[in-house]
Amino acid sequence: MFSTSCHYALQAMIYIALRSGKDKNVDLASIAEELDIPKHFLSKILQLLVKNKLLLSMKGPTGGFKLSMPASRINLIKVVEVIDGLDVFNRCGIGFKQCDDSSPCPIHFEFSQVRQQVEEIFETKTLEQLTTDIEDGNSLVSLGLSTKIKK
Amino acid sequence: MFSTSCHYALQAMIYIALRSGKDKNVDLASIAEELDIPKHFLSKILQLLVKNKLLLSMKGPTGGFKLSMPASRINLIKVVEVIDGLDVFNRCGIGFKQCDDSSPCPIHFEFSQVRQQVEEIFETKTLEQLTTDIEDGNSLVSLGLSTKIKK
DNA sequence: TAATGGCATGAAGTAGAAAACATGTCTTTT
DNA sequence: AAAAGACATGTTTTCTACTTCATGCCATTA
Repeated sequence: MFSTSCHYALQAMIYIALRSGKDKNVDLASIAEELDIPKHFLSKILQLLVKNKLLLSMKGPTGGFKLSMPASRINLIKVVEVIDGLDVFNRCGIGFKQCDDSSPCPIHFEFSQVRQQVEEIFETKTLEQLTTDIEDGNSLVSLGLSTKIKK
Repeated sequence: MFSTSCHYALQAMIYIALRSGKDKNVDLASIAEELDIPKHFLSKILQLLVKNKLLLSMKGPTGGFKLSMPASRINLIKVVEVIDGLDVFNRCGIGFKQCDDSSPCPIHFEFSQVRQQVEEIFETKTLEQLTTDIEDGNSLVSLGLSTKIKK
């Protein structure tokens, strides 16, 4: 559904939301290593996110990346918008270029309803919700990202 | 969501369902031209569909392609299965490889519910339903594929 | 102020999907 | 049986997303 660049961006944003703070940056190497993403490639993606004001970057020792605003104000769709653009949510399921509401393909209405649900999910979910979920040990337990110790 | 090969396959199957009959084949050149698909590329895709028993092909003059079974028995998912494989319906929305029911990503359950709906659509819709829809002038009118003349 | 650790940027390389090409083989028709 | 029309097959080329490499630039810290 999304490009790998977009997947990397989403994963990195989640990671940064988990690990950075007001006065704490996360450095590229750590993100790349823990998420198993090619470092230099990730670098370009993060630069895009910086340019589009979702991230802040600092150079020098103690430098790195952090969110540009509270995690509660960043929803997933903002990330997708920067990397893949919003019309991923608007493509015909069968690949007809001319397919839209006024000239629908045979599955257009069923399919666009589902697409709308995906958009809704990405619109609704904020980084804050995701990190809470992870910190509580409800998600991504296998990655060991939770900061809480589960008994 | 699907590869272009898969889109081409779906479009071609619909076209063949519309234009072929028990004793009537449709030739590659016509399909490629009307659907605006590179001919030689389409050729390989159709060969895959032949190998996987969704199409029959005949050589020689009057040769071409036709469905291997009634349009009512071919649903869209069979086409997707041959070209892209079924695990397109099973991928994590954020791209985490280890994401599944037992080790979910933070949007796993919402997302897989939606994926299931897509699968449902492709499972339910048969080529017969689609062609009926098109012949009645309810879909793809712009392609001019309908055989009926609308007043 | 020099050394170090980090991001920024542009160019170059790779792999796989997509497309084009050339040739072979089969089947109908005359 | 020969010609022509169609699919079949294998090779090559192109394109693009993805990845890597090399270098420049900036900020902290000793």
